[in-house]
This record gives sequence, structure tokens and C-alpha cells, in this order.
Amino acid sequence: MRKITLFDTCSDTKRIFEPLEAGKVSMYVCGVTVYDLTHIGHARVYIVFDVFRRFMRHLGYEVTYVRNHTDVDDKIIKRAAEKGQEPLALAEHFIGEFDRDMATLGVAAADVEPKVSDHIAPIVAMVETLIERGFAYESEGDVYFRVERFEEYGKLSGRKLVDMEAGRSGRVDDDEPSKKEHPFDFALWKSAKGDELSWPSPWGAGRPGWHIECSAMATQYLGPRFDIHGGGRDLIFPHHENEIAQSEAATGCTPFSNYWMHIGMVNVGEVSEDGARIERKMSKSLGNFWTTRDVLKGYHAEAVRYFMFTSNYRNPVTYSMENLEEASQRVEYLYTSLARIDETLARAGFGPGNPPPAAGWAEDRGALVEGFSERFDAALADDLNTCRALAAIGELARAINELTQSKKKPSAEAAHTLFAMRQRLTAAGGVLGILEKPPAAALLELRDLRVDVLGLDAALIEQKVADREAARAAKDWAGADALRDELSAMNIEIMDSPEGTTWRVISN
RNA sequence: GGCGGCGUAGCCAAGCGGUAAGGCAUGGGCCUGCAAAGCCUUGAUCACCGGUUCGAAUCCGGUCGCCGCCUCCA
Repeated sequence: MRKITLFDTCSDTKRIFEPLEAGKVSMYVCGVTVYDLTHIGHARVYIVFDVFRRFMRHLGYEVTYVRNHTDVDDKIIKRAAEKGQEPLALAEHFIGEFDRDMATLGVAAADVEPKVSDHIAPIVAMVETLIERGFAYESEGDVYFRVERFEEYGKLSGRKLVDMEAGRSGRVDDDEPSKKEHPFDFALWKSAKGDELSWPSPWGAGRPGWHIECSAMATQYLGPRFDIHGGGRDLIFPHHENEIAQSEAATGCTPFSNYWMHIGMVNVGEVSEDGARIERKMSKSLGNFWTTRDVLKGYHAEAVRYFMFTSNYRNPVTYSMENLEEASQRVEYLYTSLARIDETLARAGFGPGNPPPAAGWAEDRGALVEGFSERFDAALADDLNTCRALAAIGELARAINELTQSKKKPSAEAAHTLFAMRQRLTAAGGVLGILEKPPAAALLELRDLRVDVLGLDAALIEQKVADREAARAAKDWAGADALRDELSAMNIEIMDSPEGTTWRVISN
């Protein structure tokens, strides 16, 4: 089985991935707090891990993927109160919305998707263990983790408690008298105020703190130690740091997770007050977010996925219409390449389900075709280098388009080569979760989406295209060109070919 | 204030010590009734300064700029 390397946040190095159990991968990825729709920053994280899972399965690993839903949380309670709803009902609603968005994006469900509200007992048990072991203490109905007791606290984020204390002066409110022994102690259990959502516990009615849920659920489904833990970069501290502390303190097993993968933020370009162009992280609190749903109204899901692959998953990316548009055009290009194979093969009576007989490689393309899969796999095996994988795909597509320049019946070698290229390209696409649809259908989806966005009248366009074809048949070039100008004004571009005229929507 | 990251052609972006992937845009060409699509072709010494090395975009030190985390965050 191919070895891969992963950049591990905890050791701050790229390491060869060695699973705890040969051939198997156990991974836990933090889900979202379900109090609102997901935005494109969330989408990035789940798309990346979706590709990671697809790739590992492609290599032959057996993957167990756990991704939670945080359905008990202050923000959910607050939002529910504003809306006059039950918190868990509100959460359930947004879990449904999350699932819908992910399904549209082609992100498959995780193998286990635990919810906090279903795991109160194991959470309480873990908190009790932490108290027994001296790593936690009760204080007025709350329970806190004693960070100073955990010697390795800070090992993930590379911070030291003393540094953090030094740096926090003036930046954190110290107004209220603390119930905590140390300012960085964090809540494992929070006592309920009034009649808000709560569960009984040895410390009175309350609910879990933010971090303990992941420790309890990851441990329950994957054991005290597992291979990979992931999430957005912004979870490194304090969330994942605290998870490590709680989990390792409670189970006594180290390390909690062997590898930590963190996905870079999605930024949004903005203009600051003094007119400078800046970039900032997309987030709910800054109010500068694009919901996944809104983005998908304007761009095809595969374009969104492609966009996520154009930069290293660890680096920040800038969300912009230009970037999405470019990604969209690349997806269209790739599907067009596949469609051209189908058209060319069809001329010789072959097709996806009717392969041409084996023959030699056309025009010295053997090395490219045979080397493609290796290049593609090697790229992804190198810490999921999707950029390099995309470069390989682009070069294969260009070769496809060279071979399909001719509108004649393909030679036996060309047919065989194109068929092989098609197989390689769609196989690679399957790993990335793109190019899996019949090309003609996908191209129509891409086109219809744009027709929709621009509010165009497809029937009218078809009519004008037909009129133009008639004019061309009559060699009325002036009339044909006039119609093309009319279409062009509507952002419609037409392509004449031996098979007839097709059209596409361009954006500007 | 503390910790971390980034700065590569007009733009996006790989690169992890051996002489700069890929994409978009631009100019030229092929194809086309003319176009479009597609194909061919066209361009960088890697923020700046200094150092290590036979050799650095890649390592070390410093400067400048940008970003993230330190509070809820994917």
C-alpha cells in the first residue's frame, strides 16, 4: 500500500503516515455548531477531508470517519431563545441544512455522526474520571479542567501558559471574580441558569463545556488513541489543545491523536476604511461570510470543489467571484475534454460502454497516459497536494484536446489512447469528487446554472441560434453575424462545429 | 504584548539545498465564411538586506508588509 505523508500540526513537520493498525485509518473531524447555515469556510474543511477519505480508500485503506454535530452550545441556546424555539429542535433543523449543503457539494456523510445531546452520559463519565484523577474540580456547579496539572498543556499550539498569561493583559476582561483556579482553566461542565436546556449530573443540572464532547465522542467511537484528528486552523487553540489535555488526562493514553490536520481559513477580500485592499478571515462574528447555499446558487458544486483544490489546504484562500469563475471554467474545460472524447469515439462506433480494441499508443502518448495515475497519486500522497494533482489533470486534458482536434474518424491507436485517457481522467476525478457525471449532462448543468443566474430565456436563445444556423446554411453571413451579435449581447457565445452549433454562457 | 504563518511572472498558485509545475490574462500563429471552442507559441531568479554552502526561492540572522490564534469560531 502506498505510503503518504501528512503535515502534522503537533510536531510541526510533514511525517510519513503510519496507521495504528495496518491498512486502516481512523479519523475524527470536528463538525460545526449547528445554529445557522454553513458558510464557504466550513465547506472547505469538509471538502478537504472528503477528498482525503476518498483518496485513502482509493489507495486501499479502510477508513473510519467520525464527524460530530455540536447541538448543545451557548450560541444554539441563545439563537433558539431569540426565535422562541427549543434549542435541540433548532439544532436538528440546522443539522438537516448542513446535510443538504454537504450533499450538494458531493461531500459524503461520515461513517459516524454523533451528536452531543446523545452522548451526555459518556461526557459526564469522562468529567468524573478527570475529577477523580485530580485534573478537574467543581466550582459552584461548574467543573473546570486544571490546566496546570497537565504538564504538556500547549504542546499542540506551541504555547506556554506563562507566555499566554503575559500576553493576555489588557486583552481579556478580568472583571468578574473567577470561579477558576487559573485563568486558562476551561469548563468541562457548565451549570444551568434558570430553566435552560440541561441534564442532571453529580454537580447539578447543567450541560457539557465546549471541548469535552469531542474527547468523549472520539474516544467512544475510535478509542483512546486514533490516527488523525482534523478541523479548521482556528480550532488549534483552544479547542484542540483542550481536547488533548482532557483526553490524555482521562484515558492516560498518549497521544490522543497521532496526526493533527488543520485546514486554512477562507478569506474575503475587503476594502478598509482608508481605501486599502485587505483580506480577512470569513466568519460569522465579522459578518463577512457567504453561505454555502448562496455560493451554490451561483456556481456549480464541482466548481466550488475545484476552487478548493487550487491551493494547498493548509494555506488561506481568498473567496472571490473571479476565483470561483475561473474554477468553473476549468471544470467546464475538463468536461468539454471528456465530451470531445465521447464525440470522437462515437465516430468510430465506440463509447464509454463499448471500448475500442487494444492498440498501440497514438502519437507517443503512452508515457503521458501511463505516467498520469502515478503523478496524480504521488501528488495527493504528498500531504494531499491537490495543486499538483490538478496540474497533472490539466496536462492530460490538453493531450486529450490535441488528439481530438481532428473531426475525422479516429485511428485505432487514437481510439484506444483516448479511451484510456478517459478512464484515467474520470478515475482521478472520482478521487477529487469531480468529473463523475456524464460530460454532456454536466455541461448542461453548468450552462443552465448560468442561464439561471443571468435570468436568460433559453428558448429565445435556442430560437436565435436556430435562425442563425438557417442563415448560415443560406450563406447569409451578414444575417448570421447579426444574430451572433445579438446573442453576444446576451452573454451568449456560440460554437460552430461539424455536429452543429452549440452555445454557452460567458460571464464578464 | 505573546505565539505561529505568509510574501514566487499582470493575477491565482506549486516548490521542502541542485539550477523556477500548472492555471487565468496578454501578444503571435493554426483551425474557421468570420468567430468561438480547441491546439501551438509568448513571460519570472522567487519582498528587501546580510550570512552558511561548490550550489538557496528553498537553511540561518535582520528589515519591511500582510494574515491567523491568544475571546465564540471551520
